[in-house]
Amino acid sequence: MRSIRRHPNKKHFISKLEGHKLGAVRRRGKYLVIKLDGGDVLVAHLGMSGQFLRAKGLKEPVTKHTHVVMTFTQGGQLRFVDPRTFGELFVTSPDELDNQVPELAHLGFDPVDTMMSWTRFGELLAVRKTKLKVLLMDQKFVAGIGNIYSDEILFAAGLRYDRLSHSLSSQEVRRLYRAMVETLQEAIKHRGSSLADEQYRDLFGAPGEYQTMHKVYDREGEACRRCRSTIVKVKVNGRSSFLCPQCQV
DNA sequence: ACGCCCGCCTGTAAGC
DNA sequence: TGCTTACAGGCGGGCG
Repeated sequence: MRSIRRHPNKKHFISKLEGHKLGAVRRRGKYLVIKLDGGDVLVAHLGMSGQFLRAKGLKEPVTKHTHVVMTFTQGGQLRFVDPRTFGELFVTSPDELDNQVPELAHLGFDPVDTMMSWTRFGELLAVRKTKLKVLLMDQKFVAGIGNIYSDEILFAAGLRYDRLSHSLSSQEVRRLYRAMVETLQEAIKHRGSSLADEQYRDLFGAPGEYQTMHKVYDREGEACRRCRSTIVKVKVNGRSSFLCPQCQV
């Protein structure tokens, strides 16, 4: 039961959850935080392959890799399915979440729900002196951006993954900030990106649609939608990255 | 103190 | 056909 690894055992996790009502759902970076009546919160991270799926009835077959099943008194179930087990669920108090869980406590600003002036953003970029892609994926710098959207953001900004954060002109800083906010908003609007294996699915099992709008990610060898150059794939810190060598400088 | 690589898992697809 | 290898949305630990 790797998905509840922050609890001493299964019974402990269940005892914190059972009998409680799920309340407001919020997102913090890549974490979901669900209020429980009684004051605790249920925290979830989907990792690489995690899915929250709704089951209408108890008779729906429980598929392989279903790690947690929550059955509601009013009917139906919420199931946590995760083949690769990199995801996790745990119950904690809001105070511990803010102070004792470093991954949450140290999250950077969230470009989707926090406005920041681009001059402030430029200051933050200048002090870090690191490659842009690495920085965008650093949850302590900015929360919620991973491998797909860092590539899409950098394309939208017209910047290469290996540009150093302290080398940007003020115009480039503005372009990057804008690209970050707009790319994430568009991706959310189109319900995220499901790759070929469609492991990312929403609560009702439907895949996202933003993958059809990707400009670079998973488009190696295809024509750039802007300039018709060939999209290139490179390795950055062991992760695949995609870019248009013409549009990104 | 940092940047980078590896391992954690399972499933699938490509390569030989 | 079948075995082996590479790779996939993330992220923490440990190495040099």
